[in-house]
Amino acid sequence: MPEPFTVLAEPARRRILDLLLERPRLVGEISRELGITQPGTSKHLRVLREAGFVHVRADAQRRWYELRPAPLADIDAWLTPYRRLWNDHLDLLERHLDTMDSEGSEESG
Amino acid sequence: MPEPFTVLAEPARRRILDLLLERPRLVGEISRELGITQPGTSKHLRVLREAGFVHVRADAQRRWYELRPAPLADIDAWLTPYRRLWNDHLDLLERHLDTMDSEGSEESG
DNA sequence: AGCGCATATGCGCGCCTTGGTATATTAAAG
DNA sequence: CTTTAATATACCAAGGCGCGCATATGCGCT
Repeated sequence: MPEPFTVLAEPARRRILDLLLERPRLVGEISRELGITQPGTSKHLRVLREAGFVHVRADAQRRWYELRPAPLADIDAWLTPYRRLWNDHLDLLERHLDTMDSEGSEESG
Repeated sequence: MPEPFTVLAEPARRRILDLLLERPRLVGEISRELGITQPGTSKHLRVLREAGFVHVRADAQRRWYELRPAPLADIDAWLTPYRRLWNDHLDLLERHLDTMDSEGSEESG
């Protein structure tokens, strides 16, 4: 089970997610949109599925692939502690840190 | 110039970012923390630097590596259209979308 | 039952990346 | 100027990944 970031490292897979953001799609449709072979598409979809990015719904021999939020939400969560870097790069924080310099606040997790 | 996601696909590089989130660090320190060789560390740092994740400040023969927000903010931005998938998976939203206006009010440049 | 469509899987190749070791570079110190 | 510390680069071997091609599977249609 590859990690979310590894999965997203592939441009083709990100493009698939983009397509699925609009609506669920069939393999053939995705394949045509991306301009890659059907087996190639299936393999990318497999990776996405095994990592929980997409979910398949069977309809006869068709496979409807649809987006799944969990792994993306994971990445969103991973970003959380970093977000302050660009959300608030206020000097306020700097002086705040200075004030609590000698304070022992254990906050980790 | 590799893409952000490719850079983050490496666990070691994510660990480096975690370390740099606390404070700027020297190569040797990072190397010791990660338990990998110094050249290996330098190579990861190079990738991170070329992708804009980190910035180097020279101090004699020392190199202080510090975090840079841009690429992470890019990823954050990339996530934006997907965020509705888990922020509001309410049916409410569907009808609400038309009149929706709820956004935090902050200035960022 | 046989055919054709939609999709998945297996195999082999080539590339890119990683990790390690050895070495180059720059700066401080004696 | 030589030595030592800190870091970067070169080189090499190994592994993982994506790609294309061939093939297997499942299902509907006639």
